[in-house]
Amino acid sequence: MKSRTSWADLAANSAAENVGFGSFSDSNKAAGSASGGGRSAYVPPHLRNRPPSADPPAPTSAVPASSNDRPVQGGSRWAAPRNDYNNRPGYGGGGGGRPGGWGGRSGGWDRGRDREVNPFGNDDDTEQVFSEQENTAINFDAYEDIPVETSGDNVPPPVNTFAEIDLGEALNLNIRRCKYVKPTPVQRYTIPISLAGRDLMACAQTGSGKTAAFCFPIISGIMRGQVPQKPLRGARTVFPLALILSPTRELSMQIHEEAKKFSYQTGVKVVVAYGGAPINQQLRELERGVDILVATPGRLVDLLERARVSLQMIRYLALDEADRMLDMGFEPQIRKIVEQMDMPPPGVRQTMLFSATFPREIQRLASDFLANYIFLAVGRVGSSTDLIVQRVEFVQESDKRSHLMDLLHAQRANGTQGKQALTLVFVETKKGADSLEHWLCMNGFPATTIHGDRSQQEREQALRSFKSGTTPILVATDVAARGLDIPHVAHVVNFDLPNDIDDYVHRIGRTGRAGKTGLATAFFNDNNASLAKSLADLMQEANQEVPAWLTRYAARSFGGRNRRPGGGGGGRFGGRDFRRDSSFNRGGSDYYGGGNNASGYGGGYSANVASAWD
DNA sequence: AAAAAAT
Repeated sequence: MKSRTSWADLAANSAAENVGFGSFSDSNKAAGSASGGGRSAYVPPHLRNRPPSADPPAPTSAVPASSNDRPVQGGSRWAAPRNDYNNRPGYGGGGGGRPGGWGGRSGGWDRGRDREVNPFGNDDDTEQVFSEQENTAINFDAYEDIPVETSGDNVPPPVNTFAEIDLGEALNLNIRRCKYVKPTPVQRYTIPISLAGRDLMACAQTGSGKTAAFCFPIISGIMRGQVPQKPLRGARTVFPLALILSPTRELSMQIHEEAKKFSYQTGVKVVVAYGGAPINQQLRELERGVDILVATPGRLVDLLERARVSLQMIRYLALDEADRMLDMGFEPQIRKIVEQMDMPPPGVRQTMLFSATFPREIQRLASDFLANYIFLAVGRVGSSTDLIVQRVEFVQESDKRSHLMDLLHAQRANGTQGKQALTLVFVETKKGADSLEHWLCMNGFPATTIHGDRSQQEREQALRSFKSGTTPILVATDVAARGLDIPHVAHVVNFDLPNDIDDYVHRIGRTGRAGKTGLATAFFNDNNASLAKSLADLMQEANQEVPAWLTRYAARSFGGRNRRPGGGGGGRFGGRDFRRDSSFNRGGSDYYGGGNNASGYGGGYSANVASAWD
């Protein structure tokens, strides 16, 4: 491998072909385009495991809008789960005693279903818009030998295929439409754990099917579960059965979109609620019925205080980016929602926490929300390890703009396939974001910006404009650091480095997704001294070239909070159950029954791979 | 010290 890879090389590689690195090289070749040479055995995901027959026609035309009342047609798989569903009290029968929800008003549920938009479009035969395609066509082969660690009491064994699990036909069909041929590691472990009713704390890479990992069992569980009698409340109070919380509005939107795909024609209703958008529309959506509520904390508290939502019937609680949700800024709100409203306690509800990074102190906080939980750590596919080339350059504050300009010029000169590669530039402050965006535009680089001082409309417009390539440069604060799945981000620039190494990991994880290569460039100067040690360590573990000057910085500096205590054993990024650390063990080494590697490792356990999580 | 999240 070349010791130094130019931007031009990387951009070309990223767009045209996936370059294999390290242990993923075979898989990456497989992930390349189906038409590429030297890929004899490759079958595109959507063509693999095709059912021999009875493949349903495109949903747009095939399914009668109100088929839930009709007999199954010609052995179609569509209606089977629907019938199942209808047999349950409260569903489809028009009774159910849920005045605020889908079962309450006669025909209300059917009406909603009539209007259910096909979230897949006409994707079965026609070529997809590239963003959709890239978004969903995960390189499953790259997940083969990912190390997995579990601990906790009686960990259910993982499954190897979706077929092994009875998720229901309607959900299985959506899984196929998503081109998910086989479960990713996080799904292989999470789904049986969740179906067994167990609480879960999971470290898993975003973009590796994490959303699906908690959505599938929730949707399946709601479909098969009994509907309890609706409690008496204000007529307009709704009672979701599942709650999914995330730290940013855009991430909630994204989860909502995904969850809608998975629940298409299952009868399970997904609603999203977040701030900055008109609440009336969200209230109307809620009134039409909600099984799964995806929300940001502030808006949810508002809804709870207005008594428009009750958490009394919650059976499933999922926190995405759970470490962020429990950090100083969010923890009080989360505690209020989870502990001080009417949500059933741990052990009654089922709780699943997902994050890519999971510092031990946050794990400790999080255990308040869990009952006898299983800890799961899944090694990442790419990001932060092999698929992202990380560079650190020493740049004084005053030189940052011209330095960025150099990078962007090089990138433009190497424009790929007529479409400019997307560059995501992270800055520290909202003001700095506006100022840099303006400067870039003045200098001929179409840019936009996303941060918390912009209106929600502006934020969403900025994201759309970036995704579509209209403004191929997005200047962002940390609002965009976590969870967002933006295809074709070829380059992440840390114009200002974050103060926390976990934030760095999440930021660079916006590129190098789904088996693609990516580049991450960081501007480092004296202001970032506290990050030097953890950054150097991270880069070293990821087989990146660490500049000698950074090593010298690292040797000098205190890491502050970026230095994890006991950082020697088992990898740095919380990819380890804190219960296995004796200092956190409350009374006896087997208090939690922890310490088993019940399921073993999926492949060779390599400190390199296991040490970094998205 | 900053960002995010309700109005």
